[in-house]
Order: sequence, then structure tokens, then C-alpha cells
Amino acid sequence: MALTRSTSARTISRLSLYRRLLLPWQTEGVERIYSHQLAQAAGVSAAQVRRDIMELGHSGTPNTGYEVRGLIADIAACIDAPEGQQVALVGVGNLGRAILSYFGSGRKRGLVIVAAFDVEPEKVDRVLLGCRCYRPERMSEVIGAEDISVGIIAVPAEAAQTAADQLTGAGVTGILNFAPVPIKVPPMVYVDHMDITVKLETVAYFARRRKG
Amino acid sequence: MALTRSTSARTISRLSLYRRLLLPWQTEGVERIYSHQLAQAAGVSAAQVRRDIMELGHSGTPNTGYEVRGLIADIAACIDAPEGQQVALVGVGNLGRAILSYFGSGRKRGLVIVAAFDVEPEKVDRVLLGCRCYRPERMSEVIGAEDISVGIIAVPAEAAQTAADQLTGAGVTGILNFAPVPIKVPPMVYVDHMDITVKLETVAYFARRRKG
DNA sequence: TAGATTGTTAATCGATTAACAATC
DNA sequence: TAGATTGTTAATCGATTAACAATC
Repeated sequence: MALTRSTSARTISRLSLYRRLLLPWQTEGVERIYSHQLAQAAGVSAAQVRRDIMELGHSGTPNTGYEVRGLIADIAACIDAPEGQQVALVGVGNLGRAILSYFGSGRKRGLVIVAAFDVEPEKVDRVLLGCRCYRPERMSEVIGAEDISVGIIAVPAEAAQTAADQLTGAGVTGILNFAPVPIKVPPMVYVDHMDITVKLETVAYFARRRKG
Repeated sequence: MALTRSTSARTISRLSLYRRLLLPWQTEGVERIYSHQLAQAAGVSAAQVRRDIMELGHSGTPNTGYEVRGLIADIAACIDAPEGQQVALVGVGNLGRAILSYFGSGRKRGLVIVAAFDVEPEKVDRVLLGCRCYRPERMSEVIGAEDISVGIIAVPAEAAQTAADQLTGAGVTGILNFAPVPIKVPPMVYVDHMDITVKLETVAYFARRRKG
């Protein structure tokens, strides 16, 4: 399945969201759900849900919907690396620490931040929120040793491109960039940009238009 | 201009980004730029830049490009509220503090977080990173008094919907949601969802596909 | 059976890009 | 003038939605 045309980032993102919505239902003992129920929870259309699940290669049953457990399993088989995946964090300021509290060492498996990097001497070689912090010069060494494939950039704008260069130079193939500036990477590397300022300015623009 | 069909969120977001890229150039004394230069910096096509600027109602000159100062001014006229715009933050945990350090009281004008809300008694009625923290029960009162139109949700998943209800009940018309769950709001309210977990899982998925 | 839902194609919608005349 | 860039339309592309036969 899903090999004719490669699955889009939007579809993968929705599947990730569906799973997170399904997990509590599974815990509560819900065994089956309809596309329209999942759609309502995710804020998308029922047709969208059915199409995403079709692309995943999972099948439901007319009139009885989808089996929660099986759907979760198929999403995991699509999205997760079987042996988990290691993440590096560059920049342990306010935002970096917030991110560490989400994906720090507490996690049993899946995505885990296993190394942090920061230029400040008082952070280097310390353990912050359960995660060892290294000086950026050691990035290549640590990323190789820990088999890290994903990097998170949480440094100031002026340091973002250097961080990206170091991460990609060390072999990372995916980067989530929180710095308020786009970064340039080799074509092989996947990048997504979480630009808080841009998002907030956009929300403010539409908030104003809908006021009064 | 731009009144026939309302400008899309994607266009507004790019304009916000263009401005942030232009500002340092203006400081450096750059007077004019070409669409392809701005395009390269922003990571979009030159045609996209020209179309966005056209939608903005700004004009350049063939062969000499756009005037930096004038372009910045026209973007500001489109995006910014003339008298600035006030923002409320709900949830002052790790992530909330990181956001406060971006949009806290240090700002002279534009978007400023002027009130924070948190249930924890040790935070209530304290000033955190220059911002007064209130108990959530006072949201309606404070949002009215401070003329707040935008809310940021940075609370745990289980508290997100309540926060959204309180914000919209108090008259906020735009919400930026950092909680790992979609929120439901009245149709008049604009919402954007920054889902760090979904973004990171998506980056990890494509990182894995590009590895090896 | 009657009613409801899935799986999937075709239609629609919106956003991006290509192309090029106008212009400096 | 020759060369390069803007402004803008048409073409393309991709994603979402509508629709409905198949199915339980």
C-alpha cells in the first residue's frame, strides 16, 4: 500500500493525531469507532478520516466502523520506528527545557531526546531534566554514538544555521526548527519550521478581523 | 485591494516572515531587494513572493525590485493593529515561560502578553518574567479590562478545552493552542494549533525514510 | 430487510508555479 | 538598446470533499 505516491506530511500528521485521540478511548474500553467520531475529535471531515485510513492500508467494516486496537497498531506500524528513534536537542534555554520536559528521558520508548547541546559552559556536562548536555563541538561524535536521526533546533536566530549545519553534518536526516529564521539544509534532509512569532502574528491578524 | 477574496492564513504567515527577514537588511542599509532574493531567504519561489506582495497591494519597479522600507511599512499596515494588540497566556509551566520570554513585557509595542493565568496558588498574584499571573476565575474581568483579543493556551491536554471556553467566553477572537489536543470554539473564533508531538513524529517519520 | 457506514472514484477547491507582456 | 525584473493571468498541481456502490 501507500507506495504508489508517497504519503504526504499532512496525512502523516493527521495519523499521528488520530492515534493520540484513540489511545485514551482504548484505555476507557472503547472497542470500535466510526469515521465521523474520529473526525469530530480531530476537527476534520469524516471523508478525510476514511481516506487517511485507506492510505494507511487499514480496513474497517461497513456499519460497524474501525476496531480501535487494530487501527492504533496499524498507525504505529506506519509512523514509528520499530526500535524507537533518538533525538538531539540543540539549545537548552527556556524553550529547550520546555521541549525536554515533553520528550525527555522519562519516555519508555518511541521518540526520546537522548542528548542536548548548548554553548553555555555552566550547562555543558551537566544533566538537565534527565538529559546529558554536551558542548556543540561534540555533536558529530555523540550523534553517531547514540544513533540519532532527528534534531530539534531551539537556539536564537543567529545560531540556527550553524546548528543546522552541525546536525546535518553529523548525519541527522530530519530537523524540527523552532528558531525564528528559516534554515538551509541539503535536499536529502527533511525540515519543519515551528515559527511561534509568525503563528502568533497570524492568529492576531485574524483575531482582529473577527472582532466587532 | 485584497478585499475580493480574503487573504489566506498562509499568505499572512509568509508576509510576517518576509518582514522579519527584511528588518535586519533595513538595519544594514539595504534599500532595495528583488523578489528572488527575498524568496531565497524565505525558502519559497520568487513567483510566490511577487504574488504575496501583489496581494498586499504593494508595488515594486521592474528591474530595480522593491523598496525595503516601503515594503516593511505596507506589511505592517496589513498585519499590525495600529495601537498594538494584547495577548493572554493560559498556563505558566515550562512552555508558558518560554513563550513569555518571547512576548513578555519587554516589547515596546505590537503583540504583548499582558496577563497570564495559572491554577497553581504559588504563581497566582505573582509577577513571572515581567507578567502578572492571575487565577483563571478572573479571566473574563482581566481580558475585558486589558482589551485582550488573543489567547495562548499552554496548559496540559485535559485543561485545554476549559481554557478555550474561558478565553472565548471572555471575548477573545483568536487562539494559539500549544496543548496536545484539538479544541472546539465558536465559529467566529480563529484557532491555530501548534502540536509539538505531531510535528516531531512527522519529522521523525521522514527522517527515517531518508536515512540510508 | 432497512438503515448506516465503509472504500473509492470523480468533482471541486485552493494554492502554487509557469509564462510572458509591460516596463524600467 | 539589451537585459532583467515586475505584475498578472493561465496552467498546473495537490489536497479535500462529494457522492455512491458495496457491504454489513
